[in-house]
Amino acid sequence: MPSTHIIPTLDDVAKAAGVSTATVSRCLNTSEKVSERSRLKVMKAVEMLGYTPNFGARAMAAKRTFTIGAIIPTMENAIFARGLQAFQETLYANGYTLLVSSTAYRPDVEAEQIKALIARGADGLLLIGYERDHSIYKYLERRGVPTLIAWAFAQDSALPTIGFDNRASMRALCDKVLDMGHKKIGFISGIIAGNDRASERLQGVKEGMRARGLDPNDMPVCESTYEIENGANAFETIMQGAYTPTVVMCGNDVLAVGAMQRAHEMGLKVPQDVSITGFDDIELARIVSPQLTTVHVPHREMGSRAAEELTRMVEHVSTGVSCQLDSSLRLRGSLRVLD
Amino acid sequence: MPSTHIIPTLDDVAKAAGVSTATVSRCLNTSEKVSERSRLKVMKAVEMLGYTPNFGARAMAAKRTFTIGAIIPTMENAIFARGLQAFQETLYANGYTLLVSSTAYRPDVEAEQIKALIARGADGLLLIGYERDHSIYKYLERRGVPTLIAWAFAQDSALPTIGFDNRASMRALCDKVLDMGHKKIGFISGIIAGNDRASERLQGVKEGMRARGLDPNDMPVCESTYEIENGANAFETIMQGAYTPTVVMCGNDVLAVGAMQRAHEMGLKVPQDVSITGFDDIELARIVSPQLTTVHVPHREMGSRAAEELTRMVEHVSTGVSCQLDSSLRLRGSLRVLD
DNA sequence: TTGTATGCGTTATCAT
DNA sequence: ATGATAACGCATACAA
Repeated sequence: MPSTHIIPTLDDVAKAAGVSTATVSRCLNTSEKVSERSRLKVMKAVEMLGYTPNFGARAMAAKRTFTIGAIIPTMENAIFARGLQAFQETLYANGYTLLVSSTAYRPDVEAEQIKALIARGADGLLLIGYERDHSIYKYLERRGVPTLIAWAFAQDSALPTIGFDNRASMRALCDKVLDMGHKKIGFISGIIAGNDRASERLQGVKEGMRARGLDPNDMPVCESTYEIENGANAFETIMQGAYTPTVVMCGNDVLAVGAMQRAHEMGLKVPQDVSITGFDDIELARIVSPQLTTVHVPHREMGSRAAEELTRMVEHVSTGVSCQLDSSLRLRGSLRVLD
Repeated sequence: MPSTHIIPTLDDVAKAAGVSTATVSRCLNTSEKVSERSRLKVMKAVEMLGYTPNFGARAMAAKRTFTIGAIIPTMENAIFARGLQAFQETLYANGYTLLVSSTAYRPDVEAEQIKALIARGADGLLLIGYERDHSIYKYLERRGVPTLIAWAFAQDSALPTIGFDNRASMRALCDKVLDMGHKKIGFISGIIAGNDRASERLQGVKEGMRARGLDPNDMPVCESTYEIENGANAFETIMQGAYTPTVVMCGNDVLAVGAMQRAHEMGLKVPQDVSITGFDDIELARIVSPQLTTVHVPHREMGSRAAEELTRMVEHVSTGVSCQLDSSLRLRGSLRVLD
């Protein structure tokens, strides 16, 4: 391999342009403070040498990176991908760059990623959900890194949140299900440990049952990772139990689609033999047949609002204000009225 | 807001532990070169102060970041998400961190992101597809950043590639379609400009037609961004034209699913009235009904192999060797034999 | 408008 | 095994 590569520095550019490094730096950052003549010379040198500023050095000198970090559970779920896309677009429009990493739903990995992004000089952070070890909040606080929590809303959170009320949303869907005459519900939940969204959703259903005098303890609940195949297995487990529900509510659309698939394979017709509901309203929900009854969440809006607010926080124009978004029911073919 | 935050540095840790900065640094990097006693003192101080190394400073001093950058067109397509997940897992196992950014299929944004990642000290880069401006390759070459190209395979590429032959894969599917008696094909393509995968796939179909004495110019081709809704619109456009195909082949599964939806809405039965094929074999392909005939691509394998090879390149044990993976046909209900 | 000089937090070289 | 110190590349306060 080529023994050494010429990586041009500010100094090289300055020499080539016949000016000082300060002028080059000014030219690249606050170009209005530089004469047109110098600017041209510098730009030519930059072009010629293929110069790119060293980010680490810049961050160290300026204590500012115009970088925002986001840490999400997984890229494989469309809801994060979509919200993040909007987040990134809005950030970009405001002059910021987004750095993303994912945790595979592992709290220890998340803690690590938070430190990694902060070490990289992220000016602000976006996290998903509010449930995490207290030491992390302490760390964030001490470093003074503006942090916003999305995909969840909570009045009393230590950090500002932007999102919707997972419990109330699922409760609303549950109320509807009960309105339609269902009395025996089965529930397929995401893994609850460390995931406030999953846990809130389950609570929402239990709440709804209690309100109608039904005992939540009767309800078969199956925890599963958010994968189609696992949703399918969970569905089978539930349907083969002694307690046969007339409706299986799922923690998200991915699980619900898995349930629908398995129902089909088991020879059960949806919604004639069993109703199924989801949560999130991802594209998938309208692609399966029958279409999936679910809770619609404004992912894109959440993403762009989060970007706006986080930008304000980073620029010290806001200390972080929470924002609750509305979710809404999407009643489709997978849920039917019980005769 | 709190006027200032205490961000502990190596120096603070050294003071607190009563050792020199050198010892702290060694302790954090090559801990075997430090006495057990010092190590304990240092670790305690690190813990107490909540110290996180400054990445920029470290990169500048060590000229090494253990960071790999990946630039993909979009996070919203499952094929990238999936392959990248595997890429990231393998990287992580090898002690590297992944930084991801997306371009929304815009070449100018890609160029920018490449520079951004390099400025951030990425030890290596993963890019999608080989079609890009020559100046970018020159820049990469000059900086000496190990770069690997994935999602495409090309013998004569300037950079090592890992992937499959998009043209041959689509050609194989086209051959199959023609074998089944179809003679009138419509094609929904992704946007071809700047996207070698899209263009190769279209070429594959044209090649297949020519081989059977059919004129590719007769084939209606509709370009569309990779979105379900746009695939649907493209399908409608094609079917309403004078030339009514018996099969509509699509540049990827997302477009194909859009086509299937619109077919349904138009009262056309798949595959009785019209056959539809996709490309990629994402989960969606087995969720729609009828299930989608498509080309299966080993995304996860591609991701992890890319990680292995790129790691080798970064560590100078390889100068980059290309690797061709096999794709295979998945014949499912959406394609039927023409009577 | 421009240049000079200093500091940012880390690693690595060289002594000890 | 440990400590002192010189880079690393950039932004900025200050001087001119």
